Amino acid sequence: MVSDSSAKRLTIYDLARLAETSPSTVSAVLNGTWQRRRISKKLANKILSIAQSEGYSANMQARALRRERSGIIGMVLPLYDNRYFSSIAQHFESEARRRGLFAIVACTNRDPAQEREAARMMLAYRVECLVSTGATDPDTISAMCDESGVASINLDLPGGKAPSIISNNREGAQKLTHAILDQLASQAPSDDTILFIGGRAEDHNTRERIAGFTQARTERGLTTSEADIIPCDYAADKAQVALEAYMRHRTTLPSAMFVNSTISLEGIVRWLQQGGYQLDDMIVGCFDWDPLAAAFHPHLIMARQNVGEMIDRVFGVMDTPSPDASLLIEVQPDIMGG
Amino acid sequence: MVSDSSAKRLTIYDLARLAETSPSTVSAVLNGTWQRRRISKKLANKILSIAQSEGYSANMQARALRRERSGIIGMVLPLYDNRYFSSIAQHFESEARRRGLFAIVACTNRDPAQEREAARMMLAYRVECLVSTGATDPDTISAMCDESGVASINLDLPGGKAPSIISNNREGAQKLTHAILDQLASQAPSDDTILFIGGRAEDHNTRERIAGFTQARTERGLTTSEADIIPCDYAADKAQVALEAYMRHRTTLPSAMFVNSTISLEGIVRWLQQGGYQLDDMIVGCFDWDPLAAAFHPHLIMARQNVGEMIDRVFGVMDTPSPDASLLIEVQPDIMGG
DNA sequence: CGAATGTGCACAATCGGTTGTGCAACATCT
DNA sequence: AGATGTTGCACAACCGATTGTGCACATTCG
Repeated sequence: MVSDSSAKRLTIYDLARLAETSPSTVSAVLNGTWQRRRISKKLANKILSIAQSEGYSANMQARALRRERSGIIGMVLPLYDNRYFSSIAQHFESEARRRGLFAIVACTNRDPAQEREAARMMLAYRVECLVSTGATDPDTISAMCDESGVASINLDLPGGKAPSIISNNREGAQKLTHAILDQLASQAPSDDTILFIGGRAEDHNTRERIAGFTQARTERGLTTSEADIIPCDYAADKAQVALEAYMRHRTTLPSAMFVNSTISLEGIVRWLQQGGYQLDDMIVGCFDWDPLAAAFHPHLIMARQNVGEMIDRVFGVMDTPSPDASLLIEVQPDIMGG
Repeated sequence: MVSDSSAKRLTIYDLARLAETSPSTVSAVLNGTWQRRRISKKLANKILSIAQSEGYSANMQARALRRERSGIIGMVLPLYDNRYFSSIAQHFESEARRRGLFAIVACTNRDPAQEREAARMMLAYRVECLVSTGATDPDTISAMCDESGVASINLDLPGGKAPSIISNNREGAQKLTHAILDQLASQAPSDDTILFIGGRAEDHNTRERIAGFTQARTERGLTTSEADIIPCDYAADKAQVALEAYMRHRTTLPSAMFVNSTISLEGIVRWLQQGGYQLDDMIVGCFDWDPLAAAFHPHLIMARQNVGEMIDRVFGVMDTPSPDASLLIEVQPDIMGG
């Protein structure tokens, strides 16, 4: 092609020389402000065609520096390899692209220090908005953003210093619990204990889900024992160990389970396998959705969080001039399977 | 905090004023070149402490512009929501961070146009290196990078214009097939047909896997019929439809299957469920790994691609001054389960 | 005591765009 | 013909860092 080995990239100065005009004119033509600057259509076309044929592409760093707008939006995410979060990343990115923005996503392993570090990097790259997804410490991130004059939004977990978009965890859990109880009722079970397992007692979502779970049981005239609620963290291993411990005091499986994430589900299933049980020996509801799990076990009831709508709401808030930091938008999850 | 509502961010000029020194000195101190520039330790400390207490963070756009190095590396990825690719993204990002680089990942839905568009954006942001993962058209991306003088590396699928790091698909498939045949042998099956299903006939990996599959069968003295190899694309629906069609000519399930990805596996399992079959009615090997699937079906044999090592190799190539474009590094996958 | 060397820092150009402003050249009106 | 307005563009000052260079002052040496 045109490029020689030295591969110096073309600048507007090069184009100006080629088109026998000035850099400012080239700039105006290439960023679309040429009509406002009364550049003739003829010259504009000439510049455009030269830029095209030479394969010019603007240096975004220079543009960002001068405009004081980077065109970048950032997201911190606990992890990628889970269908919920990866779907969030994917939607975020494609919507950003649709808007001519560049999305950068960093995953921070549910570690507050990594969250802060990632936020610091993103702010250094002058992101225009930072979305903290499932952050353990969203308020610190919001505070960092505030100091830099950058908008921040919480997703999945609410925070007090920025608008939050979350699933309606309480109502989702309530519906999921009712679905479990419906299935249970159709089987004339020996008892109606449901083991709630997984998640973190400190985190908002888990607390809400426990509340929804308890509420649904109350609505059915059932009481709920503290001992049947085990927020043992999300990790598969933790769930497996917790179930192991729980079962030491029982001779039979509980008739149903409310598993607080697909990650925890992994641990549950491993324990069941080891004990020679099958998932279908129980009624199982899971708060989160995984298509492979759905394929394997059509009876598995899953609460699928509405990622598409959540991301739409995120961008909706981004478009709001100065959103209220206490804004809390709740999106209904869907109950799948069963 | 210090920041007022106008929230103008501090620059080295502000720090220079605060420290009663010059911007160039501030710059040298903050980027660690101050010893070389013979700045006194005393002044350096003063500047550092002011920067610290004022929460200064350098403007990366300005730095990138001047240094002609962005500190950004890019990756294009077919999709996030699959354990293999999400794991790739996660490893890529954390290794980048470890090296003080900023990783940006774009997912492009196995669509050549989106791949080009993402590459164009990344080049506009002056990435220092671009990794095309599983790209349908890696050579075009490499060509674009070449024109901009940017290094490119292919991952997962090989290309001709940049070094490639891929799984050893042939050998992996061969081992996976042997594992399937071993399990089959232990069950005195009625026939030793293995249905190979999923993937794209055009893509290198699928071709290699078919070759490894066939080779393993040959080594066992088995012939392989063309009719039992169905590269129907990866999508779950395609696999489901293809299996449906295949089974119209049969009365019984094949005794074993080689499924070419977890995504295809999803379609297979759905078809089995619909027909009242179970996964354990067959010996199933899957080229790719999913922990939830492994938990559900311990007998499922899976080839787990060695993502950690692949990413290490990617960065290894990145460190190589001028790597050979024809370099092809193959990483062994592991056989799990069974 | 003057020359040579070293120390500590500031100046100013530069990276590649963006944008406020100014000024010719030409057209229009009185 | 001169005043006024319009069209079409170029100039130059930024944005915030980096870095080659130069210069004042202090120290050491012959």
